[in-house]
Amino acid sequence: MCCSRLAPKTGSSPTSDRYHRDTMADPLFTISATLRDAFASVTGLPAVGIDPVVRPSDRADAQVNGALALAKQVGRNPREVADAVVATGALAAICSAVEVAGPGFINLTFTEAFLAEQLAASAEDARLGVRMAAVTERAVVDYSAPNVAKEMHVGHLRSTVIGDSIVRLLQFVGHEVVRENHIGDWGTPFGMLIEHLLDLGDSAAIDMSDPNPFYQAARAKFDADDDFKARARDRVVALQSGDPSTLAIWQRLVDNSAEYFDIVYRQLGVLLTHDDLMGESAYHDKLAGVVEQLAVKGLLEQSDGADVVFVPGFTNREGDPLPLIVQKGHGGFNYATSDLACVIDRVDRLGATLLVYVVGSPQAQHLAMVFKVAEMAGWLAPPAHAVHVGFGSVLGADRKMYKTRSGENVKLQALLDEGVQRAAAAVAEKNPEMPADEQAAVGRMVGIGAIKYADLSTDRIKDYVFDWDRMLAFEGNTAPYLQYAHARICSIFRRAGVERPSVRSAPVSLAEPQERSLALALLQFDAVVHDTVEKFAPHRMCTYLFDLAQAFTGFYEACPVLKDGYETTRLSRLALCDLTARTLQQGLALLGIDAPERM
RNA sequence: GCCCUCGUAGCUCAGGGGAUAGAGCGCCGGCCUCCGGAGCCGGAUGCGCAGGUUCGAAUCCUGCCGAGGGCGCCA
Repeated sequence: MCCSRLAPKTGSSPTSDRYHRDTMADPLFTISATLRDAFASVTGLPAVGIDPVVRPSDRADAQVNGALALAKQVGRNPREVADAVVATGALAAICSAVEVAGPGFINLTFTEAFLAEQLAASAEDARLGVRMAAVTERAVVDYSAPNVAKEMHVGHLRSTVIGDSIVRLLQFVGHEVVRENHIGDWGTPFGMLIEHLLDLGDSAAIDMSDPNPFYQAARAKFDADDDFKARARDRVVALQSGDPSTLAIWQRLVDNSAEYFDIVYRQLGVLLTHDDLMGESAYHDKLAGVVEQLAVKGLLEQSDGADVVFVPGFTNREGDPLPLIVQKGHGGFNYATSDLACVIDRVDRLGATLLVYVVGSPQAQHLAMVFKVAEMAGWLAPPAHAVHVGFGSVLGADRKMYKTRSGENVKLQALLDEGVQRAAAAVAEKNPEMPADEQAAVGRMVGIGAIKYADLSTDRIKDYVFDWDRMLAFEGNTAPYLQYAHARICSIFRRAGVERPSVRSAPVSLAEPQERSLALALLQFDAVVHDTVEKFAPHRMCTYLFDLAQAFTGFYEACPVLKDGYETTRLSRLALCDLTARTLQQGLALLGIDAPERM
């Protein structure tokens, strides 16, 4: 289901034609290609299709597990195959130790020179050694999707934050990305919203700090007042038939909401802007065509008065074939029709090869049906393909949907404000000498970062429990911990009075085990970025950054950088510090999180 | 009823078919005149249950148990 066209399994099974080879990369990736050839020559199997299964190891710098499976294939002893691969000498130049262990594992220890060379290449590279994807996708990412005239609440958080990170990751490895914010700006509610706006007068507008009262007032009138209800219904007809004055009022509502969305997006620090809005209204005049084309293609059937497409493999609660309804019994279209029009638009107009839907897991079946129908109709055909990036819910401490005490949706702005406020207090306590304006700026980075990181750092498919104390802690797998690690490294350079770029060509020594561990962690960044993109799994980046920060702590504990008596290792260790800070900063940036230089 | 997802340490979570399942928080016991403790070292407790595939399963398959979600005219 994951997008295998994006990238191979990074680090382990390279298909060399898929990557530009002009930058250095993860050593595990580099040696995979060499080992694949060595296994091919030893076993006589074709190199294509051989996976040497190179993995990080707690017994060495890396371990190669491929001999066990491949020996089985050719009916030989795994240890013998492993020995033969070692005997080819393919790894002699870059390994100080290569030993066969257990049933046929090959344990590798890289030479210090090889690791230092790889590190130097990363240090000199603005991309920190991260390869570009060789197959460039034109990716359309659909995320956030708030509704006009309604507030953004905690229910919009995950789609917006996960989608933003996926956009940044795709862009970083070279894909062309189109952001699509599919806002709810059309449909029957707009009759009452427009009438309510008219009732309020010419200068009326939605309160951008709290749109809900507007919607609720319109709703209340609609429910209580038959005259208003009739006006609202007439207004829907006028809107759908394109009445200019009605459209003008509708446009005011949309523009007003767009301003509100922009405020929230700026507060949240995501890339979405007004230009990314692509609401349901944009597809309004294409919906009849969608149904017509389905009819022409012979896919359309009648069921209980509605026009539907029966989708193979889907059944309802009676075990009967499950239809996707594209035109309701009384003629209206629904979201399935709109979603199909979207697919056509994204493939035809935008030239999308990859359609990413960052939408909650409950819609998995709906999207699977839409994708299937789009394929059946020929609208979604290779190379174009669609991926549902689903996610679980945000839960409260009671493990139920996160709500206020009175059971209402938590407003996104209020949530962000509270995070910033709590973080600012923590920063003020930790660094009381910092000027107030800087405390405020850092508080924003830390508070917003903490909220985003809490959302991104666990497997997106699972629900997670929203917990201020845990996400804002300076210990554990949190944004503040990583930001603090970054700030501390920056502080080393301030103290040393050294410009960071000046250490980027320094030779690196890896004599201490903690230096080696840190070096190995730094060199994994390339593989982790690709793994994260391939799986649409930001939590993998989070796990890596936390591991990296831990590796740095071990290094920092054991390896004095600026202390007297360590002058000869100073430059080398500063180089490790710099590369660590840059990797933390870049990794956090790919998650949409800022890394302050002091906090 | 059918379908989907999830079930790993007391808690929150990692774990790409490979060797002895990891981390953080919490707990217990030590250590450091520490470049801003993001401290350091040691210890205890675990893959929901039962089968199967495999040389090898937390990982793949089947069944069961438990939690959440979905299942024709809301989006």
